[in-house]
Amino acid sequence: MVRAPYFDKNGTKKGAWCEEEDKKLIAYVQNHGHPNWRQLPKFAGLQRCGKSCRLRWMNYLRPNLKRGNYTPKEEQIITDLHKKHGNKWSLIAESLPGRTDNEIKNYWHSHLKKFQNSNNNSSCDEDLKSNGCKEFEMEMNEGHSVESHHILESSVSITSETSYTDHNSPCLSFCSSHTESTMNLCKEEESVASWETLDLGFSSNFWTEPFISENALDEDYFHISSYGTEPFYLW
DNA sequence: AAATGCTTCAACCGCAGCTCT
DNA sequence: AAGAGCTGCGGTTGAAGCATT
Repeated sequence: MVRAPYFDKNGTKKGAWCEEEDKKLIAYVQNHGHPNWRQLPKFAGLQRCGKSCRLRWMNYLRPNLKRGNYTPKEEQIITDLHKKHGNKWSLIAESLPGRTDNEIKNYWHSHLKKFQNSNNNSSCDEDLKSNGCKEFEMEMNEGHSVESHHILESSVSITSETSYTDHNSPCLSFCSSHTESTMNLCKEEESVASWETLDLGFSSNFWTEPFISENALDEDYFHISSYGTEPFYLW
């Protein structure tokens, strides 16, 4: 479901990432972080542009990303925050730890958007039911409309002060304790607990240091789980 | 079984905004 | 203050997989 790999006129690779590229990117970010995406591919031995590397890392490779199945509560949050903020996907993503703006955007367009403008549409009801939204079923049994779907007993009500972010998550606690020395790895993944176990080992000459070989990839920190069907790295 | 249409999602592009000099 | 460089965001696209005919 991805674009076929190809090289543009500048010799930059585009399209789907292969396992080898992922390994290189992970190894490099593990060892050096990513203070400069633009320079990163050069030092990491990738024929990609910095943007592509950043996107790949942020949306697919960084630790503690959740994938697949959105819970009814997550759907609720997305729906509510979208009502409140519109297409501010990054803002919405802040309230859903482990979800990326891109993923939320995709999910919105493929799953939730269709419910926005359809009020008591019966096919909509069926979709929600079939998606296993128990709260929805309960509510419908009580004679509520789809429009009221977002006001669930189990859901968190949205106010301007409300954040869905789990402030007790290891993610954030690590973030707050993380020091400058990690060179602002990034806003989110730096906060992931698994990073705590890593000695990132930044050196002062890090950006002048040439690409570290693939062998630098430390298999102890992650392994690839069935690449292709479940292209996820377990840290 | 084959053809066609639809859905999903990874990845691309352009632009806005921020930082640095 | 202005310009360059970089990052991050949001819209869009392309193609695999799935469903339907």
